[in-house]
Amino acid sequence: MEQAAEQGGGLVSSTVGAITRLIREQDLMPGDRLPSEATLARDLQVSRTVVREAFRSLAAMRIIELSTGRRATVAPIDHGAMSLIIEHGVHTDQISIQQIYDVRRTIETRIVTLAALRRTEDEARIITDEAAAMRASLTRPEVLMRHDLAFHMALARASKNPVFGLIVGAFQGITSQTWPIGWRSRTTTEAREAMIVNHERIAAAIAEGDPERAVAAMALHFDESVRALISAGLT
Amino acid sequence: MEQAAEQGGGLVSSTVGAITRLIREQDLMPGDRLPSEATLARDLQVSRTVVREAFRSLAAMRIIELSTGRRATVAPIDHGAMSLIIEHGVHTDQISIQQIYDVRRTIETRIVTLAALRRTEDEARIITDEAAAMRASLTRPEVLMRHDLAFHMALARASKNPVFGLIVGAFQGITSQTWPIGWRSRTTTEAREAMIVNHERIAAAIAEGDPERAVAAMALHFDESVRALISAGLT
DNA sequence: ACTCCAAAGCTGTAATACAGGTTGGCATTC
DNA sequence: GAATGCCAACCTGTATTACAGCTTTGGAGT
Repeated sequence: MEQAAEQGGGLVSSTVGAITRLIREQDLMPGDRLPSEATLARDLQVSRTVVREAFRSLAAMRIIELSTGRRATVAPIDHGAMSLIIEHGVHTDQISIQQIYDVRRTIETRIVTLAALRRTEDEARIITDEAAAMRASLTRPEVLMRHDLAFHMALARASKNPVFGLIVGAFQGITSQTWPIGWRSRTTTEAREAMIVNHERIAAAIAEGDPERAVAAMALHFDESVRALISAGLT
Repeated sequence: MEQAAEQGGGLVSSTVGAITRLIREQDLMPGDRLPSEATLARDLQVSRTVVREAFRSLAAMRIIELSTGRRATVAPIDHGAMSLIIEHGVHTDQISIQQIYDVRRTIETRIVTLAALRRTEDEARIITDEAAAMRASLTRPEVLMRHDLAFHMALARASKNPVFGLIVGAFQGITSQTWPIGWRSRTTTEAREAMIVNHERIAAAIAEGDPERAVAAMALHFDESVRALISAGLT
């Protein structure tokens, strides 16, 4: 499928393909070092300029990591690039916030089912702690938001499927930009309390290993969140 | 020289940030043209080299499109970059094929529900046609696979939520690499027939606007597919 | 108005230069 | 022999110049 991408006709595109192939053929794992720019330029018969631009492309997708003076290394999977792609889609009106929430609901409903069944004791504690930290930071929205995001990432991790983490992470960029809107629309103490309670309920269900209750609590959470966003006049 | 709080200290990273900000602030939409490399280099006080590498980064994520002689343009959302990210995760053993299928099942189960409710007549016809095309190409695996992939993309489109299309598309790169394995493991006529029938059942349920039957058919489809991959010895 | 073409503008690639960070090995010391 | 400190080689980040080839633009001619 990267054949299509590297067919662009440019030297850079085909160099990206060559480097990708090199990673696969040599079975390089995250952390392994790639050849230097000069070496690749010589081996592939292109200028260092071309190799550098190819490296930048791969680094943008977090397939490799670059840092000054050091060789490029193969990167661990990371949702940073996906996050930017989603943000771009939203900012150019190709994706709405509601559509993001529809997908999140689908994904996270499945996540809590798996998390309830597979979470370790440690993970259950982390999830519970994040919910508690949310309650403790009711007066500091930025801190509260950070714990909210961390809560959902912890759930994804407990599902034991890294792809869920990737997708949840991909939405965090845009979510962190819209979260304050939802928060400000919760004007009453009750509304804010309800949001916290939903998270605590989810955490409790995960801790008890009860998938049905976890799903039900997550559904309530999304109902409440979407209601908050709509009442703020979002799409 | 602006030191954006964005990424690591590099000039390229902050230039990427500056260009992204420019797209947002000027509210550029897909197809709109960006300033030339030389203009940006002058405005941002960096060399053309830096601007080019920033452009490459954004192009890798399909946030902008580059082509010779022409100005860079803002790009429509596209799953190409995500596809490469997923492939990288699988090739470096950070993601397993089974995990991909778990996520696909979750996503596509939701997709068929929405598709059954929201599909237009045209979309219903396209979906049915792709299923028919699959049956018609039983002896040509490459063609059959193409229609299989197109079938699932058509379902995603009918869900009327572009994010589902993005995710399904993100999996197509790696799917097209593993599909032949599953196909070869279906050695009997019955097994191959069963696979086609599952697709036809899904198409029929969508055409009739019956979400429950569509979900049930999709579940059968995934049960059968995963069984085929496991019998082929895949993780 | 319309067509066609040449000039101007733009991107793709190469080559060179140098500053500053990193690495590995060597010498020194304990 | 092990730990430490230091230096030279290597590597990446950025700037600059040059030129080929493609695209767009604006004007000349009809």
